[in-house]
Amino acid sequence: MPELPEVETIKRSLAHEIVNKKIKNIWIEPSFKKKIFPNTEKFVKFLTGKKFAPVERRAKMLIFGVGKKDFVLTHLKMTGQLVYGPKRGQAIGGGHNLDQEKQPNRFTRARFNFVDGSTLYYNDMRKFGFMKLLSQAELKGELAKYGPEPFDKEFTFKYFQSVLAKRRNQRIKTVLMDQQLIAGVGNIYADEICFAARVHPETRVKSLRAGKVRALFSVIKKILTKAVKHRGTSVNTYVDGAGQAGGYQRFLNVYDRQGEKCYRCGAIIKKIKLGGRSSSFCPNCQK
DNA sequence: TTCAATGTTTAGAC
DNA sequence: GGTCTAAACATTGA
Repeated sequence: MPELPEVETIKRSLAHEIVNKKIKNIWIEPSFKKKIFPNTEKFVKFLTGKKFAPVERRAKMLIFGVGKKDFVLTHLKMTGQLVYGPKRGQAIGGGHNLDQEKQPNRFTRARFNFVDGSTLYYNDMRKFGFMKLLSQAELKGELAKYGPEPFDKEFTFKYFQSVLAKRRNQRIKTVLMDQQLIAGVGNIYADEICFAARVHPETRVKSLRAGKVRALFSVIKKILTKAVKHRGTSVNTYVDGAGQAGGYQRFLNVYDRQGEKCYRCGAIIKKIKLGGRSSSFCPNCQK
């Protein structure tokens, strides 16, 4: 799945394209029906004939408004992709790198066909993602489980300190990725944040010195801001088939760079398993 | 053939 | 209760 910067990028590229588009019909791939809530029949029946309102992002999820009181909440998980294809083979949007030139493709799990002839494709290789039709109250309930967005006013240094105080025995990277504490940081950016702050990802929160806590707080926003600016790491946006790839790849310092030299000190980047996920870091810079 | 992959949840062990 | 690991979901590709 795309992380916060990728989902934000998808939101920005899709939002103005699909607002006010009227849904003519919806197709759901049979094997994906179990990922549609409350169920495919109700989902399709309710949405057919409706128009999309503005699109929002919360954590790594997208929220498509439908009228004033209903919403489609969707998560792309590891391999999801949302692509809007107007006529003539244009494709706008993105997510996991799949066959984006071809829409639909073999990973297309859902299609929203609009009355003007354009289509929104939901593609997901591994089918981990979901789409939920929710009332305002239900949506609020779902979102309540997540911590503040890193760009929210509530995400202050004080808040960050209070988060760490609650997780003193855990490893810092695990805490950074906990969606209940901070919304939107995933595996790539957690690795990059630890590198930028010169913190070993396995460091116990309680043994972080004050300066490191400061450094972490400041690089969280810095890295995510830069990643959003460059349209994320794993998102490709296509217009008329001309690829405008997500641009953050070239700024990655540690993620997926195991065995290569650290740009800062030349040491060899190491990869370990942490919390069931891969974790890359520089053993020399991050102690 | 085996392993790992941008995520999340859950069961079990200690 | 706290924390960690493995497994599950499903699929591809190195």
